[in-house]
Amino acid sequence: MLHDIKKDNPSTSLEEVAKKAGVSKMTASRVLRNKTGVSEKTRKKVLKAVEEINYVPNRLAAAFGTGNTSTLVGIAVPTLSRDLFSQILEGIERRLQSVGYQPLIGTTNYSPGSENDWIRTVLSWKPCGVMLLGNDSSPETWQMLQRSNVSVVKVWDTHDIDDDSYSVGFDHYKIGYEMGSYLSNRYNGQFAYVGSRTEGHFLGKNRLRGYEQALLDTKSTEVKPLVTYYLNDRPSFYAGFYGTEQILSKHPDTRVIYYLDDNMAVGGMFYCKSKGIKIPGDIAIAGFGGLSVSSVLTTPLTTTKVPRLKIGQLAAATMLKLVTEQAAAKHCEVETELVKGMTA
Amino acid sequence: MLHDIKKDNPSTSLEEVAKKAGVSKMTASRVLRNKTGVSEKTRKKVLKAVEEINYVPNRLAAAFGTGNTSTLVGIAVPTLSRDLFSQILEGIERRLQSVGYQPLIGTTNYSPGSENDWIRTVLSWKPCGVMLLGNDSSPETWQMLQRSNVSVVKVWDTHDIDDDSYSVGFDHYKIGYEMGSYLSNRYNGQFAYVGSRTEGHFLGKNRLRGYEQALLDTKSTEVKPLVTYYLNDRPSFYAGFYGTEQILSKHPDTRVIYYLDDNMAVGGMFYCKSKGIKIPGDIAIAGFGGLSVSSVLTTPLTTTKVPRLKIGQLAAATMLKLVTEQAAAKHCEVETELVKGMTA
DNA sequence: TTAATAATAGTTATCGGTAACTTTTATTAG
DNA sequence: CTAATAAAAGTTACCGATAACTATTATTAA
Repeated sequence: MLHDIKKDNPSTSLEEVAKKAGVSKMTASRVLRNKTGVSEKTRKKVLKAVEEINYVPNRLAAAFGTGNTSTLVGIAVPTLSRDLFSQILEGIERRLQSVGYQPLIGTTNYSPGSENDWIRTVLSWKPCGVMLLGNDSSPETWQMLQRSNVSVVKVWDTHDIDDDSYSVGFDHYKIGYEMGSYLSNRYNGQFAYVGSRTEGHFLGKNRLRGYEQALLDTKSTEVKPLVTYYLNDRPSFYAGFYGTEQILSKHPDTRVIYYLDDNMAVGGMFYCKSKGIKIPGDIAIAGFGGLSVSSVLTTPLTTTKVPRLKIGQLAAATMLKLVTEQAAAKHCEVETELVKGMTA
Repeated sequence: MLHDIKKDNPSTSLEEVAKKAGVSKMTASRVLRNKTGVSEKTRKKVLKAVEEINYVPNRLAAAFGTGNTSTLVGIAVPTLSRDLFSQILEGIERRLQSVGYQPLIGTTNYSPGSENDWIRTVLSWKPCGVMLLGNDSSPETWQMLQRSNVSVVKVWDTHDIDDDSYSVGFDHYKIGYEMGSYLSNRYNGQFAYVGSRTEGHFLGKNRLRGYEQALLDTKSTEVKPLVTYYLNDRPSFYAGFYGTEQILSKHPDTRVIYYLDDNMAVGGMFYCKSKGIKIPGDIAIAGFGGLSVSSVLTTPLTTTKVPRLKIGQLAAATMLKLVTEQAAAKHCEVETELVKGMTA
């Protein structure tokens, strides 16, 4: 016999609800979507039927049937296990979930190739929008997104963003420059940067560039050209610890170290403490992010505080505006704060 | 005119691929799914057509059309911004993504109500499976999952798991008991626990219970009954800092503190340092998790190290086995390690 | 009371894939 | 060279919801 694609499907359908309630499928559909044109009596009947047979709507069918206008939102993120991103994600997720949108999260490992693959996959689920965290998407990724005409929001770095895309975050170059100026106004001698590189990708590139430029722009003649050290590893406390050891072995005269993020900076602080190096007397240290650890250190960390949850919420808000065809700001910048701690 | 549901749909379809290649839709479908019964010549033609019109398959349609056998996997997680979970998630995510499955992540905020709501939503996307992180799902949630006959894997605590569900993780009660025994063998006097409570939900309940039981079971008569302090806040460095201040103000004779997790323990360490309290001379401190911060502390933290990434990978592996109808172990326990640091 | 109008409810076609079946073409055996 | 068989390709129905239209019933106006 023909047509028995799935006979053991126990799931309920609108059809059954309608039958049970003695109305048409369409009427049941209207009730469930709170559409007008249904009498109170009918509405009650339908809701009762829904209750009775434990109806679970099929969003797959709904999204597909209406020309693929789903409530799925693709979110590409470098990694889930980095505070910087996970809290942005949390903000996005909460906001989307609260209005019934469903995030489809994919990790890219900071690799354009992986990002590309994932975007291709996620587009096949016909999301209404895609959010890109931690920038640096390849031209192919971008082209693919353009063709698919889903809404795209870039989240994190707003430096050098092309004007044809929406973005939420702040200018990392500026943050790096700001910290560079602050540090070069207070210290002289050898400046260093300890960062991290994964899969050939330099994390926080724009902050480093800003920092470097600030050192070049300084009036002080006693600031020596920047030295850098990159770990081939994820940013972590340990990476900061080890990276500090490395940079100091190569450049023992290092006077100031700027780190990729707070966790690495704290790792550096621990290294210095373990070696009896005074902070900031011998070495000044600055981080980035305003991560939670910095709030309880006995020596408060000098860093740039970033409102991560807020970035997430704003990004989600922008996305929601786009998919509901409301006007949204092209570029949304959040305030950051240079926290003058006791380490630099 | 009738039937113009979506005329401005620019997306490509198999139909177009087929037309372009001069074959039937079905043949094109077979090529794209690597099915047998297609000649090499035809396969090339189809792939060329796919390339030419930049075909993006519609997974929505595919999943829906085949009786809702999707490759979506729902994942309920208390929060994204806690190291403990985010690294498990990372493990799950990577594994699923690598075989073309798509995680649908939802946060529950440790609230059974939110979890319930989210499960209802996610089920409407007809996932092939659902993973529950951080246990404590309500009976309603469980019932809903049962009815939907998706595969379910519980991840995190395997203590007291009913035998009708799959689980991956370890026994938190046992971990608490183990730490309690270790500590009560080494210290006497006032034992304390500093934890956290969100939305009326006590985090890490089973570890506390195990810890408490170990103290009751100790041979020492000099161990005083446990005192506890809970913050109405997420676990964090700051929560540990503040919680320590609180417990010490109420119980100045506290000799040992066990914390909900390492971050809180480190917060506690910083508090003690800031007050000149010697660790472990005046107060002994133990954490849980083996979080990254503990690896760089000048005073290594006594804690229980948990292979989070591995838990995630195993959980994903279990799920993949279930949905492909292979045999999977009902309960999968990972090894944990009590790290004897210098804080207790 | 009847005609005009508004509010409800019902019908039909459709989205884009795929399972199951049928038909055509190629290959091998006798 | 034909018959039996295997491989390749094509047909059709269907999944479950909804947009757009039509039909019915209730309400109001004249």
